[in-house]
Order: sequence, then structure tokens, then C-alpha cells
Amino acid sequence: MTKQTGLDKATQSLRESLFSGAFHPEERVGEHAVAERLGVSRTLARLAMGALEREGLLLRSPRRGFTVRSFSIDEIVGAIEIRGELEAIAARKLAEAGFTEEQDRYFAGLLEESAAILRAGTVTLDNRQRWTELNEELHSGMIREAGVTALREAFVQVVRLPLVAPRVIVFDTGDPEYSRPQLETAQRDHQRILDAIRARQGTRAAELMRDHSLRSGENKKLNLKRMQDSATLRSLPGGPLISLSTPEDESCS
Amino acid sequence: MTKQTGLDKATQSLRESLFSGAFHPEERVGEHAVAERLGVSRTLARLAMGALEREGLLLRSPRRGFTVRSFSIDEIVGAIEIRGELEAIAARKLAEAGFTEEQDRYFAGLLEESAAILRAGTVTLDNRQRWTELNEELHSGMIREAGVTALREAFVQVVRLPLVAPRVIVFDTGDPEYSRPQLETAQRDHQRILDAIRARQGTRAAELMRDHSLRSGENKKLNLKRMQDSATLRSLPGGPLISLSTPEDESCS
DNA sequence: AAGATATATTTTGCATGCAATGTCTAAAAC
DNA sequence: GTTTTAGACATTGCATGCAAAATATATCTT
Repeated sequence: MTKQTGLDKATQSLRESLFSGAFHPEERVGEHAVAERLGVSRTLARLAMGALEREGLLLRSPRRGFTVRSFSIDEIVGAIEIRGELEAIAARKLAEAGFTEEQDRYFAGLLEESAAILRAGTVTLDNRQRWTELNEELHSGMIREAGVTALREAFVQVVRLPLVAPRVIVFDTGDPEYSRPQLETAQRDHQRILDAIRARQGTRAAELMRDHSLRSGENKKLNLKRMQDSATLRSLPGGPLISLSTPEDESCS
Repeated sequence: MTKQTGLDKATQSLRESLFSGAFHPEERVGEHAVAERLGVSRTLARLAMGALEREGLLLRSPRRGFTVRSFSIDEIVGAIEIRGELEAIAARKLAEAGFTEEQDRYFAGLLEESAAILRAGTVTLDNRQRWTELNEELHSGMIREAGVTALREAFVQVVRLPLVAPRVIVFDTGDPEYSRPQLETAQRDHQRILDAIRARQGTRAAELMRDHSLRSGENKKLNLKRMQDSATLRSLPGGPLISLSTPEDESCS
């Protein structure tokens, strides 16, 4: 556990503020306002803002401060697509290199636990929560285990955008059991991808991964479109923009 | 032209210092040293260091300052590969969407000018310089025109690593005419890629792009390995690490 | 003499303050 | 009534300074 400095906490705090929609998109966000909100000095606020600028959450105009960046649904869908492509690359590399025993056990373990959840009977909120965590583990685990630094870095860059992380799954309805088909499809996808990797079929693994991501991206897109007018996602005057909102708000992350 | 603030200049300046090897890899680099070297206050130095941390050029240990990150040849080769993959994605997207007239003219213009250089007779240093600029334009132009924000962002993230940018081409020798075959191969590749895009052959365009990048990556790798012991790339005690060095040093950027 | 502890020095982390630039407001000119 | 311009106000950009943490140095104990 690496020690946290004040900046890290401030940055995290500001990020959450942005995701939760505390500032409106396109709105100018001043050091003073941020400092006050976070209860820190302007310097720290400025540092945090600089960090979030580099994350792509804030836009900076020199001498004119920062504005919060807004994302169109297309941008988010595009980002999800790119995430899928990156994961496809990871799958191919893993297939080409072949699993180590440790990797094989690791991924098998993830898959087994998530399968167990679906076998266990009714899908509860907690179950589903755990399932999405395992999903996140699997996806980012493949990126990590591919062993290419640049791939990891590109991935975290893309995944920083709101709603893009694999942990964020937009489900149809409140009743968890209704999401069973969605989960079972994903589960099958995962199984096939791992099988392809084990069979050292790089291209096939990549294709499967791409398809898998594309499909879950389409899911998100549909649900997002449906939710665009709802209270959680504020639509903006003058465009198909949505404000940032925290994953917890509009999904079962 | 967006106005430059002091931070931008400081960051740029520090980046160049790092690339030119002013600080040794793994070395702790203190605010004071940086501030003095850049001739700015410690605050500004700290801000610049924060920016370069986000770029992946510096590593930060909380409460213990920054160290300069070093890159292994494998990391750089890996990054070049990922860059190629991203460009392949761009090619596919462009093929799927089809060129607009403007895009068609733009890319045709780039290709024509670089072809003209090769037709013109002897390859001079200036010629080659111009050619690499056009190469950069073509590669990053495809990323840009693909119209996917996340793709652009992933690209700039990857391309920030030393030696990874398409502008950096490692040539065999000092005599520019000797690099003609390398350039002509690349030129043919570019032509084929654009043709595939025009023919709306997405998968083919992507394959060609990948191959093209892979090949030029291999080129870089060979030349890098050869140069690893030379004065421009300092090898490090204890590993196959190379220090950062400015593109201008070891290539004809 | 080697290790441990205490002290001194360096370095980071952060807040405050001031000058420069940008933005807003209001009055004046047309 | 619209546009221009001058001044007040707010905000950013950056340097300095101080407290806390970390590192180096010296002293003490065994």
C-alpha cells in the first residue's frame, strides 16, 4: 500500500465531484471554487486540476482556467470500442505467448467463480456486484498479463473516461434476475476467449474478444440512449452531450 | 495558436532535458535541481514534474520525490507495436466510413509530395527530413481523421514514449541515399494502405497498416540494438535498459 | 568496532500572497 | 439604441516561506 499524499486525495475527491456532476459541463471551474469544495488550498486544487486535465476530465485554456469536459454518447461508445480493440490485442498476445501455469490458474479461477454465481440460483444485487468485479478483473487482467507496458498505459488512458471501464455495466432494469441472460452471454464469451487462448489461436481469440466487447458496448449504448433523458444523465442544451456522472448512479458497478 | 504559459515552457524544457539524458535513469531528481536547471521556481518545477509524471517520463514515490523512468528496448518495441495496432484500427475505421473528398485530397497530397521526393533524384538530408515529416503527418493524420476521440488519446499516450513517434525513424547510416530502399518500401506501403481504404477494404487496410508498422518497428529495433552500446544511447548497469535520449540524437527526425 | 539512537540537514508537501492577465460593468460617444 | 472604452473586480500564474517527512550525519551504547 503506497502512502497517499494530499494531492492524491484531492485529485480523487475532485474526480468524484466531477463524475457526480457537481460542476456542469462546459462550465468554468475556478481554483477558488474547487479549493473551497475540497477544503484545501488553491495550490492543491490547482495541482489536482492539472492532474485531471491530463486525465482528460478537465479542459484547460491558458490564462482562462479550466472547464469541465463533457462527453457525447458517441465519444463514449467510441472509447468502449477502442477498449475492446486493446483487449483483443491483449488476447492475441496472450495466445501467441501461451499462458503460464500461473496465468492459466488465475483466469480459470476468475471464470469458475463467476460461473458459480450464475449456477447458484437467483441473481441478487450482491451476486451481480461480485460478478461485475470479476468481469473487471478478467478484462484488466488480460491487459496486464499481456506484458506490454504501452498496452497497459493506453488502456488506463481510455478506461478513465466515464462509463468506459469494464466495471461499469449498464443493466436493463432494477431486478437483478433480469440481467441473467446478459451475464450468461458474457460468461460464455469469456469461456470461449480463454479456450481460444489456451488453444494458441491468436487471431480467433482477438476476434472473440472484439466481438465480446462490441456487443457489451452496444448494450451500454442502448441503455445509455434510453437513459439520456432521465435525471441521472443530464442532457445539455445544444447537443447530444451528457454530463459526467458517477458509475454508481446509473449502473450497477 | 494557443498562448503558452510558463508551465508549458517549463514542461517542454524539462522533457527535453530528460530526453537529452541530463538526468540518469533511476536517478532521483529533486525539485530544487530541476528548478535551478530550468531557471524557474520550485513550484513551477514541481508542476512540470507532475505533468511529466502523467506522461510517463517520471516516476513519483510519495514523499520521496521523482525518479526518471527508463525504458527497455522491449518496452519501446512493444509500444511501437501498439502504435501500429492503433493505426490499423484507424485505417479500418477510415475504410469503413470511406474517405470524404477532403480527406482523399489531403492524403493524396501527402503521398504525392513524398513520392516526388523519391523521384527527384538523390536523397539529401533535407529531403529525408521532409519525408519523415510527411510520414508523421500521414500516420497521425490517419489517427486524427478516424474521428474517434479515444483513439487519438490512446495514440498520443503511446507516442509520448521515446522513439515511438512515427516522426522518429532510425536510419542505417549517415549517407542519406542509403536510406532510399527503406523509404521506398514505406512509400509503397503507404500507397497500398490508401488504396485499400479507397476500396473500402477495412480488414485489408488494417492488415497492411499493421504490417507496415511492424516492419518499421523491426527496423528500429535492429538499429537500436546496434546503437545500444554507442554514446548516444547509454546502457545502464544491471539490465538492458536504455536512457532516454532525444530523437534528434540518434535519428533523422 | 558494529549497531542503534539521536540530532542535523535536506527535501518534499502545501499554504499564502502578490503581480499580471482576463472579465465584467458602466458610462460615454456616436 | 448600439457600440466603444475605461475602470473596477475577479481569476490565474507563479514565487516565496514554513512545517512535516525523509535522509544523512554524528554520537552513544554494547
